[in-house]
Amino acid sequence: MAQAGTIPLDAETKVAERPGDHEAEVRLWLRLLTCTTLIECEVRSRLRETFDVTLPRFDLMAQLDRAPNGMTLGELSQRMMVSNGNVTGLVERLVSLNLVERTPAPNDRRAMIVTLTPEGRRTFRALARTHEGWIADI
Amino acid sequence: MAQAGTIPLDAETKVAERPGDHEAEVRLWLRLLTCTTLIECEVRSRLRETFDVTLPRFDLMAQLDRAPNGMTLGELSQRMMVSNGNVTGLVERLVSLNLVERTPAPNDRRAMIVTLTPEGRRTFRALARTHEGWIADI
DNA sequence: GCGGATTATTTTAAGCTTAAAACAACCGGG
DNA sequence: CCCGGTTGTTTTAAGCTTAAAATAATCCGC
Repeated sequence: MAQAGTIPLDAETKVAERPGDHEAEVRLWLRLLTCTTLIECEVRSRLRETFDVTLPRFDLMAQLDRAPNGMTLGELSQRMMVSNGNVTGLVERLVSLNLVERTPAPNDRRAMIVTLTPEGRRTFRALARTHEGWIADI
Repeated sequence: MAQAGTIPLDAETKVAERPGDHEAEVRLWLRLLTCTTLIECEVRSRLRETFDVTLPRFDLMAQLDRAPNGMTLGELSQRMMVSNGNVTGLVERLVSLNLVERTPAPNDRRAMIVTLTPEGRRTFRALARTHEGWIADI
């Protein structure tokens, strides 16, 4: 690591200023986080105001819209990057709204396959159309 | 996708393909979101494993650490970009752990000023030191 | 086929989060 | 002064989220 002479590299900075300092990285991260949070807030609020739907439900439907044959709960949880139990609850609520359907997998008695109902697909398509515009805006 | 001919310009794409399409923007957004979520997950899990503290509590203490004279609940809520009620609950839990303190504001009987306790400051400093390294890593 | 490891889902308990309503104290104009 | 509008906080109800434990079914090596 000890590089001498030329361009002031990380190593030098570390030695010269503070041993364990990573201020630039932290600032970058905070900025990224702020950005994302702001956009997410805006989208969440518009979804609620305009369509009375929550962001997680929208996300879940978005995943299903891309999977013509549906997905298992596990796949959903992986793609949405949330816990299994979380998906269980979300799906339950969407089933009760008749937006998605849960059918047992044909070849694995443990697994459940979730699909959009016709109504769910119709609803999601309308949302997605508007949503796309928002993102471009924001 | 599905581009023909020369360089696909935005304007051309819009007119040629679909009027209301903003695929590039949506993809950028999804990517930003994925990135942030992954990092956040990692940080959350390390905070929990290493220090048994949640991310929101860490965030709250980080805000207070930067404010030598403490902040009101409203300021905290603004800076953390979360709802007022949320902060109320977080502060309550941190007070019960003796990490922060809530004192009435001197010139406004409505407001409460939240500050780190000495223990809170000590604890946070230790966390922050390690946290900085993680962020640089990730 | 039996039995242990793995995988898919659900349940549980705790905590986070929000929007909206309810309170309480401040402020300024008449 | 006092009254209406504003601001700071809390409460409420619902929903989201997680980690961990509990179930249940599959897979695989013997």
